[in-house]
Amino acid sequence: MPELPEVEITRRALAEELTEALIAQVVVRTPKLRLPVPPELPELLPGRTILRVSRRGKYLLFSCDGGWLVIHLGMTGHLRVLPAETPPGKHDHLDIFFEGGCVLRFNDPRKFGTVIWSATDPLAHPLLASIGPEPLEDGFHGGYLFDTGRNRSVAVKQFIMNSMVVAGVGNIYANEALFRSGIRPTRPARSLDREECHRLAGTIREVLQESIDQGSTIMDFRVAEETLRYHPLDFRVYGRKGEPCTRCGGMLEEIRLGNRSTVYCPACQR
DNA sequence: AGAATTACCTGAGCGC
DNA sequence: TGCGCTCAGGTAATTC
Repeated sequence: MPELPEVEITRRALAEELTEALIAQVVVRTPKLRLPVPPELPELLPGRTILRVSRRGKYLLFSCDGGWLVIHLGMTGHLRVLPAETPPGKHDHLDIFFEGGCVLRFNDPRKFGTVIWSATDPLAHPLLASIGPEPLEDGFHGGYLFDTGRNRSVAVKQFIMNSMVVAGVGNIYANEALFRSGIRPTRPARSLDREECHRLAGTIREVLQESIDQGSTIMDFRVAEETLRYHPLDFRVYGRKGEPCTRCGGMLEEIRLGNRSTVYCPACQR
């Protein structure tokens, strides 16, 4: 479940480890992920240097001289920098070896991850071009949510999980942000007034930033990543169906919205 | 255009 | 112990 905070923690670690690294060799072990891995990667990448590691939503962008490697971790993807001699294991789909003896290894049991090569600006790539504003940047605010939500009958939870509305808000953080906002997940997006949109934009930023901050305090990247993955900041609703609400003590309920687990407090969220 | 549905995939957890 | 079932969920593609 790499959510945005986990991807951001990964980005920071990889930026430290790989900036200026010269690619020596690429091994594609699994050519067919959910979308096909570009078969020409082993010819394209060697000889290029990683100049910058950035992020757009949950996509990681590895800026190389002359192109961009773009990786999405899907549900279960990991990226690890390991000694080059580390033998590959199960679900290790892609290796990028560097001069100097390390390898960037992509592992993804469910194969929901995506690997893209873009010779031109990746933000214009079809898979990234229509992604909405970054939730932690200035373009995302209550006024934007309000304007975008006009005429939208879809449930507000599905609305904020739509990557064209805002980038990288997954199921967990959608649940948490709506709880903190006191807004019921089933409300049609267009039923929210300006004040509610302002509150919601604020709690989305807040839950994402808190999680990133928590991960950042852990110096060891692997521990940070696993903490976010398995022992994330104590969620107040996600995974707590039937437990007492931390605010009013009432029982949390679970419903399904767009086939996603949705937990909320019927008393506090209206 | 917006909304709803399907497809992709494997490990975990469950009942039997 | 192991079989078969369901669930988990990001997002692209497809359908309505």
